[in-house]
Amino acid sequence: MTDAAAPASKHPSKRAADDLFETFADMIGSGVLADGQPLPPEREIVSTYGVSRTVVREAVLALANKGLVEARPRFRPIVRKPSYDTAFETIESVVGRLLKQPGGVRNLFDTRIMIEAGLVRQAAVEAQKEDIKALERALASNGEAVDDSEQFYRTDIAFHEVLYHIPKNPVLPAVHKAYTAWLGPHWSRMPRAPDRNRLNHAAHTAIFRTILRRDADAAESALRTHLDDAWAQVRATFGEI
Amino acid sequence: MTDAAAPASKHPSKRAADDLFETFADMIGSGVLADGQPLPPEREIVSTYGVSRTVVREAVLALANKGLVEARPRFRPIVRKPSYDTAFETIESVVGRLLKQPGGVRNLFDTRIMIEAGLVRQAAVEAQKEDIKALERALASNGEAVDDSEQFYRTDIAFHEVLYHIPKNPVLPAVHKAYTAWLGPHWSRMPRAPDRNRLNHAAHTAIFRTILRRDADAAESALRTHLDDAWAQVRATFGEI
DNA sequence: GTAGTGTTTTGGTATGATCAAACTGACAAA
DNA sequence: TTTGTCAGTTTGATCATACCAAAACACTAC
Repeated sequence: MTDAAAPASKHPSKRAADDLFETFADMIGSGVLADGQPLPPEREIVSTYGVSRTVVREAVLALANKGLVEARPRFRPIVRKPSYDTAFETIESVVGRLLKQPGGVRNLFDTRIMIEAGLVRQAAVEAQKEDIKALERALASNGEAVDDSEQFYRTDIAFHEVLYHIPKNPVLPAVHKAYTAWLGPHWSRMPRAPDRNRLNHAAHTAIFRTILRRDADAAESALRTHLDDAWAQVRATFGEI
Repeated sequence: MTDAAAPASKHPSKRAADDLFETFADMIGSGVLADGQPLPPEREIVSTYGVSRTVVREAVLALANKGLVEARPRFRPIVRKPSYDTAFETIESVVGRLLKQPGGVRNLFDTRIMIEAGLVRQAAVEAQKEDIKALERALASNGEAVDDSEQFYRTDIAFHEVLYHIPKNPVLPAVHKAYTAWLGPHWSRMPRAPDRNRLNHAAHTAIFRTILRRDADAAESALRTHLDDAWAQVRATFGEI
């Protein structure tokens, strides 16, 4: 019935390239191949493992596609320790295509609203002193940049990023990075002005205050107001997307 | 100069395989290559695009790694329309490695708690009649399966899945699939018994009732109680992970 | 039409060669 | 010693060819 065989990741599969991929993936995971280190030359791998260059190239390409190595044309592939960051980066091209579909951006943005709503609620409930400090700093930087839209954009992102760090869960900052990388193109080219920046900074301040007050409901409400407004701005710029 | 902002399919990158990849990716995205359709034979692509088989194979492998085609050894690659499902599937191997790190499973599970907490809140606020119906059906199926742990496991997943469908955002069901695929191995082999099933079904019922009452706070609370308990079970089975 | 068989097609792998870009080290200039 | 240049070497990217085995296909036999 279930003809779909489970992904045979351990025992030798039918393709030599897959085995070689596993070999290197394990070496990267176990640290035998350290982060930042280049892979051996293809011809050396050929002689070491007794396979053809075809197989080596396919294995290395697979490593590159999975984000386990960073391959620039003509350069030796550089080992990159796997992380949630790299995991999200590897699906950027596919997600980019999905976002071009009608409603694609809206759908992704809605998940961001949901996530950040949860984050501010959590922040309101259990933010530590240092979290409050970090929010305060990010808010201050954001406030100082209202007249520099470029800088404001960066500090805007940084403020939201603090929220993703509060739960001390390494998955969340990676999610934030993904959002900024994927949704950024729809925001960064949006016309900005000090007036708008001031409004956004005020919204950030409102969120911060609700967290200070430990008022989860108000925090979620303030966050939603802020992001709904941000969406309205994008919508006004790009039209129906 | 006049070619500023030309479509991605035009500018030739340094690697021929990348260009061919883009070509096919665009054809898949635009529907020229329909979902389920096999790719042309490698030798045919060779003659069509005037490149070597090496390039074709690398391009096809890249397509496979990005989830745009499904390639089984010795079979023609089958086109798969890109979706959030496939996007998550392509990072499964990397995520699998990350989960082996200390605390990896816990971190991912925490994000699930956060997501589902948001989902039940949202459900409590804006669930439609048909959503309630769907929850009711899922809950009933779940209840009928308390004596069949295998079936209970499936209906358990199905109940949670309904929550991910309520916001009608296609990203969320894909997230649910990812959670079940990634966290499943840590749950499915856990010893189960009718007693445990009954407790879990009761927890599901409690969640359902809070949604019926439109009580978001209670819904989140019930959901957290349920998932915290689930974690305790896993922890008891696998120890510190 | 169903099962068994033989042929063709096609993916997986190996080998060797070519080209251009990156790398390396020697050497000259500052 | 340090720095910049240049030729020789290494190495990734690509191509062409060949072989094998499995899949797809056509065909025959029951």
